[in-house]
Amino acid sequence: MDNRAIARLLYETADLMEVAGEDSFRIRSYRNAAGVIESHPEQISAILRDPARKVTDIPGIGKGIALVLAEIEERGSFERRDEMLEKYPAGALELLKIQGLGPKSIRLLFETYRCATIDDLERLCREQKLRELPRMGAKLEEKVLRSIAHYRQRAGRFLLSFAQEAAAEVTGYLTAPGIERITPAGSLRRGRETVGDLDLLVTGPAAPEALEKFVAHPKCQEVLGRGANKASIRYGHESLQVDLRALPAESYGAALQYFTGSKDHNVALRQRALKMGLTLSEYALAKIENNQRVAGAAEEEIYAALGLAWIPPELRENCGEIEAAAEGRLPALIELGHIRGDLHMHTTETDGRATLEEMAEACRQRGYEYLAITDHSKALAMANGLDEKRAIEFAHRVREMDSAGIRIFSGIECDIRRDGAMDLDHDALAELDFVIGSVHSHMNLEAAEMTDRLMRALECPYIRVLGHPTGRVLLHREPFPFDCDLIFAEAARRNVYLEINASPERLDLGAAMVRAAKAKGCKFVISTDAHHPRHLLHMSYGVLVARRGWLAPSDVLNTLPLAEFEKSIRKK
DNA sequence: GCCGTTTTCGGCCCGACTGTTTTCAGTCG
Repeated sequence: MDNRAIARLLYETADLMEVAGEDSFRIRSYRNAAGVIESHPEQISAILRDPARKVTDIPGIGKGIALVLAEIEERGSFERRDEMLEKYPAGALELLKIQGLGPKSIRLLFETYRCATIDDLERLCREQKLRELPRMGAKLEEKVLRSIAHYRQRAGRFLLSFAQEAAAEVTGYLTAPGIERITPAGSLRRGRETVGDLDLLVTGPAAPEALEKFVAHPKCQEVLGRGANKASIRYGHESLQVDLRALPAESYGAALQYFTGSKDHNVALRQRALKMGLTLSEYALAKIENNQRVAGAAEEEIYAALGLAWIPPELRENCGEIEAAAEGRLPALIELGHIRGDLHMHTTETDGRATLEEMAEACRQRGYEYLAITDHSKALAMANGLDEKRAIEFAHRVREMDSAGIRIFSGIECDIRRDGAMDLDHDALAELDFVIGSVHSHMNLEAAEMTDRLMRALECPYIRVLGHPTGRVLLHREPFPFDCDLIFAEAARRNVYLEINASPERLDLGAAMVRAAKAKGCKFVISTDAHHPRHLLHMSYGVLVARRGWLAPSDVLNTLPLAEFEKSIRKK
């Protein structure tokens, strides 16, 4: 079993233990162990099989978890987990995802009404049964119903990061002699922040064998269909639908274009083709009169034959990209290689998992010229946020650090309080190089109040970046509402950069808002919000969002060389 | 359940809000 699968067993068991009302510190140990295992560079099962080594050498894993791991290695589960699953249904894990219900309520609902599924819960709310229980009332029933609707609406979609990893797994698995190309298309290729299913295209003489191999993938849960040219499966525990299409090389470009979409982009493109006496399909671009092929092997040929510059997949949403391509004014989009520094990350000083030194070293290894350390401020008590005194002391430590080869700026991610005041006083903020202001609480304010709050935060002379501006968590929490036009215009006026938070769970701002903000004159930073060195890799997701938002390198602060970057943050 | 020790037991994260109470439990971040 791989590390991620082991971690999942531990996480799930911890959730069930919480429902069972077990000791919270023990539960935390399980979760902590799961997190450690998930990010461990080496396979745990390899360590378990090596008699010369001990898993207890890994911090966070003691005797108890070591026994659990041995049992998992042996039989794929462990006693406490089996016990929990006997007592509480697996559906309880799903119920925990409904906002407004926690472990205590789920236990009570199960013990009173045998409520074990989302459907049960919905029925109980409609029958007004929740209000018969202590400390539950009509408002909770309403909230739960709303939450169920939201949960169902997002069900079946997956984070871009998850889909990318699955695509990499499957393409790696299918790569073989006789396979010429194997490429993801669809919304994954367009870089959408969530993905419904995965479309993979394969060409080469061994393509039929690839289809064969595909349906035999060890993680294939179900074969949904299997023909001569296409197969479709449910993949992995999460049941992501993956389609694989085998194509002749001469149709590769047409198919890639067709399956990349979006639908609206393709409709507009086909209309353009018709006006030119051409017809575009997934097989080729051809003349209507005699069906003679004009293009098909490469996307570039197709766009060129339609009188268009090749359009990057991220722009293919029929939002002006075809007109821009026709007029030769597509933007020169930002690329990952343009990024010269990461400006939002955490360390063990607050809730990060790696030290200041480790984070800096990881940035240096990525070839960055600079970075900003931006731990939390005191309002985030659960993250051990910094108060004024600690923030200043920590800034001194950051500056005194040996930083050969990379420039380290001392910053903070300062909470924006409910009334829009910054969580730290201005004297403290003035001591820091780089202040991000972020909302972490009271996200359910009315739009007008939230707008006032953000306007006031922008007044602070020290704020340089508005962090994850809408607070959304993909598939989980909607963006909080505020008057974007007003806030974006004010941010532009005050020279406050908007963050594109590259964490795959956030991707906040999203692409549409990035484009709207750019139109208001805003500039941006793309930052990972890393809590661990491996999160620095998420920069690529942030760049995708920026590309979908039509940004060029000149729109993004952290593409600047060090000297210019420093000048920019000083002059505010 | 892990960790660290002034080692075999005590500490581990806590404040704010909400909706339900009649003094606070549960949820969230």
